[in-house]
Amino acid sequence: MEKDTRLKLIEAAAPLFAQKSFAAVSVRELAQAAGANIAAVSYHYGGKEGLYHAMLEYQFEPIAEALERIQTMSSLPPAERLGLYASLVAGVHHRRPYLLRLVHAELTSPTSGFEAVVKKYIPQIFRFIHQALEEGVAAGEFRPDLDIGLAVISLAGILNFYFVAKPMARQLLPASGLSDEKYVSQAFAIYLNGIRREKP
Amino acid sequence: MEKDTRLKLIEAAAPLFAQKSFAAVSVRELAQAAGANIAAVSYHYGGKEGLYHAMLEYQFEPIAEALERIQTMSSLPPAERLGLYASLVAGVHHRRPYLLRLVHAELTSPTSGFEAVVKKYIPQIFRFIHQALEEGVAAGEFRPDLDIGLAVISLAGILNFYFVAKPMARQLLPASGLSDEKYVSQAFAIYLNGIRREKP
DNA sequence: GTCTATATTGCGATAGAC
DNA sequence: GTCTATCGCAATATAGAC
Repeated sequence: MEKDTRLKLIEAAAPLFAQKSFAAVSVRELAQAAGANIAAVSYHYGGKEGLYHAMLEYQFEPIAEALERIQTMSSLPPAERLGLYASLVAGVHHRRPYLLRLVHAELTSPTSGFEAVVKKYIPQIFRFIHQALEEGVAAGEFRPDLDIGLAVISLAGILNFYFVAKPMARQLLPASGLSDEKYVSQAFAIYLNGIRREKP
Repeated sequence: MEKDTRLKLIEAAAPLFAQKSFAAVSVRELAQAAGANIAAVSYHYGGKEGLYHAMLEYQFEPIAEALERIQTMSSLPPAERLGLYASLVAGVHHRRPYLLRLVHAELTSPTSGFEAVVKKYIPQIFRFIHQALEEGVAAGEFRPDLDIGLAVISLAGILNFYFVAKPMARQLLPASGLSDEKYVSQAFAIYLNGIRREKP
């Protein structure tokens, strides 16, 4: 019945680290949540930090997969490539409900995990969006005066912030009004509409 | 030469808590950064948590002021009221460079400061944007199919995320390309353009 | 591979002198 | 109001039995 303590630790660690920050979670807490012994963390991952890094890598798995698939899609029109990113955000949050909060926590309060893990993936995503925007501007599809670097951040912000603000949003909106798919599709529509070159 | 230990503590606490999270900062560290004694934290604020709350309140000061000024402006056209929020975000970040990161940290990993401080201010800002959007839709200025609650989150996201992502952005963009004002003005333009009712 | 027991360090908070 | 010294506790990590 001893499933896989390594995996159980990683899976128990994600919600704890995501909701309480790295420093606020104790090894005792992690072990207990995983149904494991305190010493198991050191044995399997060499300590709290090692478990944290391994958990982060696990969270990024779907992103890494998506990025590989996505490389082959540079022939798609720019707007569709941006749409691909939008559905990636929604899809990833479904498969890894804690990833976005973990990444945001690393952005606001970087730990060693930022250098070790997060920094590997973000630039790839950045470049993917950047390139799509560049081509869209060159093709006359998006506004020619667009600052592309800043526009990348805008897209990431409008899509991601919702998943971080969700707990707060639940208190501000009727429960019915919160659908991930609905949010992402409307936010992406606003953004795309906003960067489009106006019809003469 | 003993300025004001209370204030020195609050000002030293802001960057530490913002960059390392509440749990990761020690009282010893706080006192040292403020040039004060360890015991001063307990003496003036009753402990680390008390100092944290007081610091949060201090950070929200410009927001509280702005919200009062803003109440009198419900006669402005909706798009201008949204613009007011955009310049509020930019202005506040200039006066209180750590506020947005602190709020984001409270959103991703709430501490007692969330209930005690953050929760007082966010709903007021939410309502302000919500109302402007509502009126803009009613006036036929914004898209009639807009989900207003979700659109509030989109505006907050597109404007705020940049200030959280800045450290990462500095590594991805040429240093020259990072101007707060430029970001906020472009992001707001994208958003406003995106929610506008299309010309027939 | 998993456990208990423990070594060691650093924490937050305060008593009491000044 | 500020200091030093210290208490009591919880933290991470590991040694060694099983």
